[in-house]
Amino acid sequence: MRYEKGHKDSTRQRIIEVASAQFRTHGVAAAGLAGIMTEAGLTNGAFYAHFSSKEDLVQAVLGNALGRREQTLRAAAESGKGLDALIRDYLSPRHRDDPGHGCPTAAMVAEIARHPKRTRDAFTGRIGAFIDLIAAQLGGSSPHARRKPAIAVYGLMVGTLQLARAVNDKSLSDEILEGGVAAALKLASGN
Amino acid sequence: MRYEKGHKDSTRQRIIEVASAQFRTHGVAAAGLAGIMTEAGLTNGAFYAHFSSKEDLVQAVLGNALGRREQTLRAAAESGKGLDALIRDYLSPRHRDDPGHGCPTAAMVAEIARHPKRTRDAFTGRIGAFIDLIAAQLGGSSPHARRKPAIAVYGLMVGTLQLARAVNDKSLSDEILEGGVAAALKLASGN
DNA sequence: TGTACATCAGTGAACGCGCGTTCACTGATGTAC
DNA sequence: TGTACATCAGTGAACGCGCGTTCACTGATGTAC
Repeated sequence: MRYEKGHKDSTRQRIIEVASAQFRTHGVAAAGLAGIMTEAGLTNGAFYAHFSSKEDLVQAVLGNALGRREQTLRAAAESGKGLDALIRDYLSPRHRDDPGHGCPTAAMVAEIARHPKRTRDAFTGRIGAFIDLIAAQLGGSSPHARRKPAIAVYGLMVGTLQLARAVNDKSLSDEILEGGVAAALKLASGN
Repeated sequence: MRYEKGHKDSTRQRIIEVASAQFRTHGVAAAGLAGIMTEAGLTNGAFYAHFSSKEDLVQAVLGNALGRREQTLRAAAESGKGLDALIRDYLSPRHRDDPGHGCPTAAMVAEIARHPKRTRDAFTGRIGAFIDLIAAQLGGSSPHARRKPAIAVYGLMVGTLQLARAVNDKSLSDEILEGGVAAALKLASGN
């Protein structure tokens, strides 16, 4: 073949990663296929050799981005990095100011809610695993009883990060991040 | 005049309300002006007699919807309804299932973060008042010290509502709402 | 070994469509003289 | 009182544009005989 083995897979992966950053930066609707393909070093016609539709790409991006995030979280948990560090990292100015490399949930959750069933399935499947991973790091009660606090910590992080991003006043935005960190640590500590 | 006094104002208001519901239901980008004008009982050309651009409408919608929400919150506070009832109401299946009449922040915050400065200004101005209103209902410390917990309660409500809407599994969605309520009540009670 | 054909990732022009926006026009009413 | 003109909310067709998607084609390599 004129392309080495695995070439098509790596091209597909490159498209997914470019799209992933653009979706998080500009939103799914506002990120056009032509722009994504150009940034991936291809022309727009090649898109359909890799995906059946834009919606198909959205599903691949969700699986990839959330899966990667999950891995990071799992690695952090195993290295004993702790939930506190994760919270501080999530609600940091750095994360707020770089949505393109940040949490896909915070960037895309509202849009996903309006996408077709298949796309929401891709999201739903991953989010359960997320909750379990946070739950495992919470102290206290039984694994099952930890799920709800874990959900709350996640919801709090997602919501405050979005508020901090939307607000047009640096000191208010910083205050939002700080309020979020304090409350998330409180919820995580279980008292 | 061929139209009674105040006619144009009420038409403008009708456009704002139709747009407000459509923006929250479908997102700002996905809600087209032609559809909004048709639902308002007008043709698309009339739009520019009321607004200078779609962005101008977005700003008017934000001011209107957040202002109204603020009034509701203020009225609830004065009638002694309590923050607990507000939290339960916000994180209810009813609110989750009817975004068109629900919280504009939860529906639009991620999109607003990507809009021009003017639009983000319209949002920023209102959000501060919101925080103060929640803060006023929190027990405990000084008004200033209550701001951060108030931010966290708001962020938690916005984030968990969005998660509950995006997830495609009724029992997980209900669990998310319940987790959010429990944590928000905990944060609001201050211990 | 040489020739004909198959494979397939990628090209690039074109498709119809809905978008936000513009604009010449309508028609009912008000005002000027 | 009657006529001419001004006002202005709304109409509806048209504009250019970028979108997702399609498709005939390219050209380098592999396989068949």
